[in-house]
Amino acid sequence: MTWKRISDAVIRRLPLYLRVLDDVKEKQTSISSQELGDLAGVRPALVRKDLAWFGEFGKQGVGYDVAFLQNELRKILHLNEPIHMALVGVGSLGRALARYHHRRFQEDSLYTIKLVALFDVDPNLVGTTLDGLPIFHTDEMAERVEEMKIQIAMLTVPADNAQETAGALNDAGVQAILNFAPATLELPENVHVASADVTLELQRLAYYIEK
Amino acid sequence: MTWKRISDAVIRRLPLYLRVLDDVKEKQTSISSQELGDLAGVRPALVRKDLAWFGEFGKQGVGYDVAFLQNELRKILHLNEPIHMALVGVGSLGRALARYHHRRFQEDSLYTIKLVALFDVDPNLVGTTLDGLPIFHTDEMAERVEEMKIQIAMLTVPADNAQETAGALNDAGVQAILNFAPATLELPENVHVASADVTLELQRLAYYIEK
DNA sequence: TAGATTGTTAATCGATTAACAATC
DNA sequence: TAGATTGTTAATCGATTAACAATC
Repeated sequence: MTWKRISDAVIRRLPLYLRVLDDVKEKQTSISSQELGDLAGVRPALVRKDLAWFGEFGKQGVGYDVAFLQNELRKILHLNEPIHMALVGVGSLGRALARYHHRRFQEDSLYTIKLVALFDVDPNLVGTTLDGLPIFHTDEMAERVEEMKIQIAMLTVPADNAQETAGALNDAGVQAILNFAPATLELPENVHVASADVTLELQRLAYYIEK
Repeated sequence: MTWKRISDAVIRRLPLYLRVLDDVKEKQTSISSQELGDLAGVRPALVRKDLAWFGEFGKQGVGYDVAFLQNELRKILHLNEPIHMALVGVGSLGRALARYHHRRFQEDSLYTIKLVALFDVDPNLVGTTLDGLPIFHTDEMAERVEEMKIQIAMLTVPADNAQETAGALNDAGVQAILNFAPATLELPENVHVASADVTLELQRLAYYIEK
């Protein structure tokens, strides 16, 4: 077979499968593509095809071993080792997300995405901490990203500053950005950008409203 | 032509086009599918095809009138009239989102999605207000949704309560839910659910991280 | 008129589904 | 062994792209 890049549609479903496995792991040791699919909202054939991109994880007549598959998926998604994350823009949304992730990381031993630094431009915030996390000035991004081995960032700055800040994150060497600002980011292909744009989602949902 | 439901892939791009139009409307009165596409990150042929589902909005040799197309898109997405929204779960994320939407609605006259009520179960919160928005008990949802004509809701409760609360929202007659809780919701087909699940997005981005 | 750009058709591409031989 | 379920192939479905006649 000639090698093809695995599509984003496939990758998007893996965290969903991971969540299902986590939900069922207390009460069963194995799971069929049928059941996994039901719980994830995906057809069983597609579950098998998705997993088959990465290896042969199941046993005919039995299904998939829950703990084993969970571990394999975690490896595939690089969630078997710590990932260092920054958050840029310590406004009310930024603070809420920082709290959430900080707590999640502490409480869930399988949650390996570790928020290690916050950035802002407000001199009243820079130098202080939030939940024990240091707040640095955005100007220090390049040094801190390298020093703290930050690989991924959540961007929660105002829309007007989003492009500029995203550029700085890219320059600093961050590999992936989850953008909460209502703005489309123009960045080179080597950074992966995901949008968490609430306005876009709400406007889309509005289409389905009747009367 | 026999009628087909317009696909969600198309609907998702409309708010993106709307944003581009808003960005350019100060400096130009018309825009080509080429330019609109460039700014939205979509191929020009697809822009034309998307718009053609709803009518003939352009002029050959000229392009689309910015103000006219903006207005048409707003009508298509039901954003030409107020939409009443509730937020359920007044934790730190809920508060941050409430603030954001409240302010956005006040400052941007074209932003018609109006947050009108908050819900929670905490007796210390129920009966108080946040930014002038009343906080009701979740038990009152059915009455309030009807009385205040609430059509859409943001769900920011803990994962464990998400399914139950979503069910209550559905029973109350809410037509669309934007779910922030890390949980897959099982709801009848008549409610539209969108996921704003940060964990899922981060886990997906982790796949693309190298080393 | 000449140039630009639409709306639409047909071609292509990619993702999902159905079916089934292999095998636990 | 009989039943269940995988991994995989081929068929189907749907979305995107390319091309172009129509026309501003």
